[in-house]
Amino acid sequence: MTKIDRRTDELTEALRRAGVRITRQRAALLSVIAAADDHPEAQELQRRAEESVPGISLSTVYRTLTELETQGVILRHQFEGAPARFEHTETDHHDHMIDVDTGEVIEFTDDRIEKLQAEIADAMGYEIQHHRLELYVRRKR
Amino acid sequence: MTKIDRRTDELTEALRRAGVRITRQRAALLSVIAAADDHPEAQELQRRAEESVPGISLSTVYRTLTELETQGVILRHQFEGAPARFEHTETDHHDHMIDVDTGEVIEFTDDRIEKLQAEIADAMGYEIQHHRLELYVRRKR
DNA sequence: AGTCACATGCGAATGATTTGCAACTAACGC
DNA sequence: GCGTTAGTTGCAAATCATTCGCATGTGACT
Repeated sequence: MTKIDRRTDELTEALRRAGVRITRQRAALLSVIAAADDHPEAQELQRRAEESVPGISLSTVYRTLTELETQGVILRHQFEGAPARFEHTETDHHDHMIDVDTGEVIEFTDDRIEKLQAEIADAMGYEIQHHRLELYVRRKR
Repeated sequence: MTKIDRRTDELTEALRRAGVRITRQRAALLSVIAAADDHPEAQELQRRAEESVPGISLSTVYRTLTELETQGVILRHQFEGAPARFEHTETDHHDHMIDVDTGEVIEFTDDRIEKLQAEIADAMGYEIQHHRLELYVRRKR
């Protein structure tokens, strides 16, 4: 069983646990999401899912994405001036760099930053629910 | 001359420099923005501007905000699941904590985080154009 | 196989923001 | 001061991503 199949199963189980039915369109969408190693937007996921389920509607894609997000197995990222982009949660937490010229998304992590954030919030009497760190960058010449 | 008047002048000059006419509605909007010490959204700015120019339209507010943003004298923040919020650029760079319960925006800065971000981007061959760090927080009990 | 609650696809609704356009008006020169 | 004119305004309609209502389908369990 490949890594992608395993991910597909995880997504499927998450939905089943939530009492959600696994329809043809959802099955297709789940494997598309599991296979994605980029950060596709809803329309792009629809396009990819249409390979196995022609005619799958954008509403269904959005409905399923929303459910998956609620179950915590995918993340929805709202980068500047663009439709939301999605990724599965299997990989560890990371932040994003967005190449402003190409739109490419590069992932990165830094424990020092994570720790500093927690300290800052704590010092002001808050606890972090989640955070968002995006670097809008340009390749050095 | 108060601090707010000075800020109003700065905004006005920025527009004039860009060859933009200072109309009644713009003058009103500029002083409203200069006076704001919070992070109002477009509609709220319209409401406040209406005190001096009743009937000022939302389109005008948006058009002016866009121009001010282009001139770099205000910032547009797109926090999660909410209309954009604006603030003048006079204060130094800072990041934001958003209280998820109240919607309140708290500003903070941390040079260590700023420096780390620059290092990370640099190490990957990029230079930061701008960035976005938002902590979605909840008050500790 | 039969039931039925949940899903689907469609089109219409939403909400923030932008835009086209005809009627104004600020800013410049005289 | 006052006309000229290019930039502005308010309005309504357009956009764009996303959500929703509804009539028709269909998984999943008996």
